[in-house]
Amino acid sequence: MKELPDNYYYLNFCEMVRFVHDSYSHLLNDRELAFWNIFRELPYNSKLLYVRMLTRKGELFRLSKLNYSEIEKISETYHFLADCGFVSYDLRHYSLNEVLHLFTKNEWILLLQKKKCCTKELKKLKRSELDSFIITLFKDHDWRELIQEPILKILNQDILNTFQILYFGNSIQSLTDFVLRDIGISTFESYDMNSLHCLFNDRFSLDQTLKFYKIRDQFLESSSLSSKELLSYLNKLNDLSGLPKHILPKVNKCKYSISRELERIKDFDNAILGYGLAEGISRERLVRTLDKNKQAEKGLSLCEEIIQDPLNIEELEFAIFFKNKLAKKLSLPTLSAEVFKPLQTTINIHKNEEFSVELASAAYFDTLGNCYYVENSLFAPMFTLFFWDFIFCDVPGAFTNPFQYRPHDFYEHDFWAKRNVQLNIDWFKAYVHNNLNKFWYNWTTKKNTLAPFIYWPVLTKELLDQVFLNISHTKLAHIFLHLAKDMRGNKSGFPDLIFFPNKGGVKLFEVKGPGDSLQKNQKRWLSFFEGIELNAEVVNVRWC
DNA sequence: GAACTTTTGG
DNA sequence: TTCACACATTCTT
DNA sequence: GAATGTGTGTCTCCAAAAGTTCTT
Ligand SMILES: [Mn+2]
Ligand SMILES: [Mn+2]
Repeated sequence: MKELPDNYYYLNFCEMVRFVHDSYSHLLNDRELAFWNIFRELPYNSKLLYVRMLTRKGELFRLSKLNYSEIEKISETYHFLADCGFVSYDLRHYSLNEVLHLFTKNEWILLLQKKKCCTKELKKLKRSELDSFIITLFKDHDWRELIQEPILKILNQDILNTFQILYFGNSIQSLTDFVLRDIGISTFESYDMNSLHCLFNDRFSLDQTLKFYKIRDQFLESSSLSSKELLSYLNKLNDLSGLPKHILPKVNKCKYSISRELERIKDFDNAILGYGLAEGISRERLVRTLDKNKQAEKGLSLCEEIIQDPLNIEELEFAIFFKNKLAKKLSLPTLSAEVFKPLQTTINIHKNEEFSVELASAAYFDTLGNCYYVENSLFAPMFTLFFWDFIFCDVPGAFTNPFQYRPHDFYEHDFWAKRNVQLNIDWFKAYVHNNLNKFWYNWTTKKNTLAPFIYWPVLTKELLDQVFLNISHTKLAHIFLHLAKDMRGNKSGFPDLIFFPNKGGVKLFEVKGPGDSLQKNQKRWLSFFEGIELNAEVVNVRWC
């Protein structure tokens, strides 16, 4: 773990804001521009204190809780911040409710002694009960006289939020990502960002995006909403316009979640309405809800529409299956589809609460050879290691900050086309065959670097050696091509175990304990492995 | 004061 | 924010 | 037994400090 300078948080903040200021100055409004221009001129201590406050939870802080060894002359420091509009400290602007959590139970009880409250009685109360007691106590008079120290309110928190969204391109990452990188916990690939690209074209699209995040956060925090409330969320989302391309999927996902909630509370009409607004991503739920709402004909024709132009294999398989189901319901002719039946074996092992079924099975097979519990952490990561240079190459718009574990367009349909990779088996065969050195070079030099699909602890040399020894380049090429064709859809569903028996060869096992059954994506991979003649079967575990 | 959760900071 | 599993309920045969 | 829906565990970095709850 590396040592950080004692003003690390300040340096990180400046690095981020300076980047945003330099590359997005044309998007920033007067308030945001002033924020940075005034901040830069603040005394050093005030800048430190402000950023320290930014990294903490909430917006109110007791001065006594802001003691940092590197920040001196705290009183002077916060007054300067207040004069420049970065904090305020007027108690009259706070409600009792906001201030409650700033003091511990014991502190409140001490303060209330002056109000001749019975200490023993109060100590018996739970925190939440004490809170409501205090609220009622001060219903008619002022609580502020009790407070003897300044309470600071941080201002302009929303600006940091805006800057983070501009810098990272999402609302998940934050200044802590700098720290995690700098102390060596997460290593990011050092890709080029020469073809610099703006995630937002104009102020309007940025504002709409900020609005979207606000609506989504509000929805995610809420619970057991009524039909009316859910609809109002849906309408708010629908009123947004001019959103940048990379935000649209998030909006659709949010519309989907809201509609799913409408479906759960059995407001099928509005759920159907909402699924329709989510542009494609929710056609399966739309069909199911139409069926629940006694609109089987409409569901059936939507199934046909999906079959004509499916979004992915999952959707296609669903449409075929459900079309049949609805046809039966409507007494229409049906097609009997061929069902894939994977090979099955049964093993009896002792139940041990300590280990999962997968680990217990792996231990069982390990006595007959070498067995590893790899699930999705073998083939997809190998794929990433082979194609590393394509994944991290500098395509315009792919990388906009140093904290990405994958390019922005990773899951887009034209991802490989943009990188001049033909999704063609001969090309893949040749590529795998000719790039083993590259694979091992990446495995060695990129170790512990964050990358799509990769979970490093599983990827040991011992395991990979056996994979290359027992699985031909041709078969690997087939697997990689399948992955490349639909990375989102095919990154999961791989069998639990890979087994190298003592007598030689390789087998993939999907472990199923009692009461568990194959999932759709697991079936698809098993059937794919059958197609390329790679041994894969289901292991049913019986406890004994 | 043990056992637990939440917050903090590098 | 993910995937796979466990478990409950309902449908289908 | 299949299909469907819901909830859970394990991850997201980790250790120390602060705060709460409940037991002895
Ligand atoms: Mn599994
Ligand atoms: Mn399994």
